[in-house]
Amino acid sequence: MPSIDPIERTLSRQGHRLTGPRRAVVDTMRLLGNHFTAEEVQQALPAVGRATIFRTMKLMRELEMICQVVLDDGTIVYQLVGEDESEHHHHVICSDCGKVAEFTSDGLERLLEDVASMTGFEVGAHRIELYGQCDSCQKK
Amino acid sequence: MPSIDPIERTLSRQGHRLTGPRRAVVDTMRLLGNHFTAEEVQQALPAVGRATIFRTMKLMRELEMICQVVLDDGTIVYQLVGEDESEHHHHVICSDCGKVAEFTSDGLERLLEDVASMTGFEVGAHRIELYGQCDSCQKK
DNA sequence: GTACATGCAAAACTTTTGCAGTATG
DNA sequence: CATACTGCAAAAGTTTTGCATGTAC
Repeated sequence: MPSIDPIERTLSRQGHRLTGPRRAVVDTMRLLGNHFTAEEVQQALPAVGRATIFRTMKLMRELEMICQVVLDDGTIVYQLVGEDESEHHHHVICSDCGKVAEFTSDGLERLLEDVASMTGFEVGAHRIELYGQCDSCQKK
Repeated sequence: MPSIDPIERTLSRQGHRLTGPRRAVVDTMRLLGNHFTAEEVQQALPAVGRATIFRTMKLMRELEMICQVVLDDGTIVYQLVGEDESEHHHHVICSDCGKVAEFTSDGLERLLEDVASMTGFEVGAHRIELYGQCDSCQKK
């Protein structure tokens, strides 16, 4: 039975099997919300072996379904990558609560062009991380 | 004898002692350049105990003298925080030869405004790293 | 002189791997 | 029904801690 779930479909299309543990890990990540640690996923799924959790997360990282971010306190958290848009994006991270928002920007394209002409580099990959306060932490 | 070094001065002013191992760690970080891992620092200083390296790095993290970043491949690297306050700039790094070029851009300000309005975040600090091929590596 | 810092070694974690059994496509 | 995936347990790797000794201030 083919799944309607976008993540499960991608896994399947890339030649990976859709097993119970894998579905459970994906569901749990969604349940945990915006960001989560490997440990949180593991604790939420005591029935699934540790190794499987790490293997699944490694696979998802390789397929760019999740990505890592370092919070100000040094904690490393994971986040599901935008599920509907396959577009290239970056993160704004809230220094207070750790909430991560994604953004894309046309301004970014212009920035890259500026840099290319200033430095003579042909810019390929880039990583941009912005830190600030999210709307709810601003109100506190 | 008071030190002229900005990092050493800050350590001292915050009530921490200026010991040989601490100076060595700071010097090594500068030597290692833009990015370095805990392991690289450790290997460059076989005379200093592992524990001291980790303790020093933890201290520096708490004092916000270094910060962590996750590279695309998942590696966690550290970088020294703003020592040269003269001008705010960022780096373009050549994926082939490791050459680093600096740039500043007005386009960046516009980008930050775009992001603020898209996400509702109030953007404070930011870190931008671009990867690509420098002019000489493009010719190869 | 007195804390604070260090080095060593052991402990506490975290992540990966080997292998035999299981279940997906 | 082949083989990718799983769970377990052991291994490998990383960071922290306890304690006696050393040293910056």
